[in-house]
Amino acid sequence: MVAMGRWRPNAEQRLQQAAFALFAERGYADVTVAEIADRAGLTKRTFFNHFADKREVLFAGAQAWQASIVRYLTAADEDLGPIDAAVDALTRAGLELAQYGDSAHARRELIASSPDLQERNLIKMTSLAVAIANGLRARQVPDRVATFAAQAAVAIFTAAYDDWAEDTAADFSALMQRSLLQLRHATGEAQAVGA
Amino acid sequence: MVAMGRWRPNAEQRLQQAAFALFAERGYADVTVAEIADRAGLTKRTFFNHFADKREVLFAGAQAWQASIVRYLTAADEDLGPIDAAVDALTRAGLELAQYGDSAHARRELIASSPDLQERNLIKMTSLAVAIANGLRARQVPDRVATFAAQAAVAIFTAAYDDWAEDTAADFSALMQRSLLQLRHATGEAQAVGA
DNA sequence: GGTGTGATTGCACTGGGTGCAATCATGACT
DNA sequence: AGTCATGATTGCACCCAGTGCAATCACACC
Repeated sequence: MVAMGRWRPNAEQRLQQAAFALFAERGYADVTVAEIADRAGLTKRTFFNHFADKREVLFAGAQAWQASIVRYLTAADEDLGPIDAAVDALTRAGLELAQYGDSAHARRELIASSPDLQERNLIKMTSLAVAIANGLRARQVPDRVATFAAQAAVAIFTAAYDDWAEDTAADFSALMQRSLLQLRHATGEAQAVGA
Repeated sequence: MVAMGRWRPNAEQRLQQAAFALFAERGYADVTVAEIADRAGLTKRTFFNHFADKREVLFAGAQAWQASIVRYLTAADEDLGPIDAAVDALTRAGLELAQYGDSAHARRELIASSPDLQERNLIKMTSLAVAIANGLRARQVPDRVATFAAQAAVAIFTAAYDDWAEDTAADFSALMQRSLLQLRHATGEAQAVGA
């Protein structure tokens, strides 16, 4: 009674694969939920039993991924400043992600191609930032500082991930560190005045 | 031939007001576009001639607001570092916004009440960050630095605006400066190590 | 074989959003 | 005044996302 699937198992996974394939063929907007369900041997109604809406099928792993990041964060070195801890956690998560190279790349382009998906992606990133901020608060970081550090870290991750997409061979960890430096440069005071 | 409205003028504005009123009465989700159009003395079809979708009616001013910020940015003191320039522009824009106090507050709560609106709001903020980044590049700021400074400035603005919502009497300009300091604190290196 | 459970389905329905052709007020032009 | 071009508005038919509800069905367990 593993609680899943009736005829063929893995209904959810089949729906994801069908959706992914169809989106790749004809683009997100031109594929209907009914078609996705069809290809997976299921019905439209069943699709919505598994996913809250059409967009969500592309963000199925997000929940687990976010949890994994929070775990990395709690495990991070106690001495690290808030942003370094967050960047550390996101670096590990990014390395995990780099394994799935190909599908990650396709997913990336899909999201870029649809405003709907961009919106959904943004809210996922925001949710991630909130989770990281909570993790930082658990490390005694003051409220607002935690919020900013988390948002900054997510911005760094996004930028580094962009870089990595353009050169899959690059060392993701190095890209993260470079982004961190660039961000510090961006938020620093004007050079004329001392700190 | 001012190009607008047929019977009564200001169709767009009337739609906005109708929408705003209905949303305030019964919440965003429980109001249909047809109802909004009805109250404005127009039809559903006409609503969609003016707004791309239901959410957009709440973000009608966003375009102009963003343009205004970019204008402030180009006018900002040449000596200011990227983030200070961006914060300066957003501070002025925030002060403008503070004039509309009441409706701004209502709009704020509406957005907070609906995931759909939050998504839309996020993409508007992102678009704003992109525009600011472009403005910074026009000031000779390197690409990636411009991106980060713009995102940081928007984050600062959002935080300061949150603060201001809780205490309308506060000086927005001061809240912005405080947020900026908090962000610098958040992105700084661990205290043990020198800069 | 009977039964409970959870996944799947069918069906009807609401509401957002679009394409297209028709209509209509208005300003411009003669 | 009458005609005309223009742009806003409208009606209508349509597609699709998403939901509530009741029925069905495969399966595990007894």
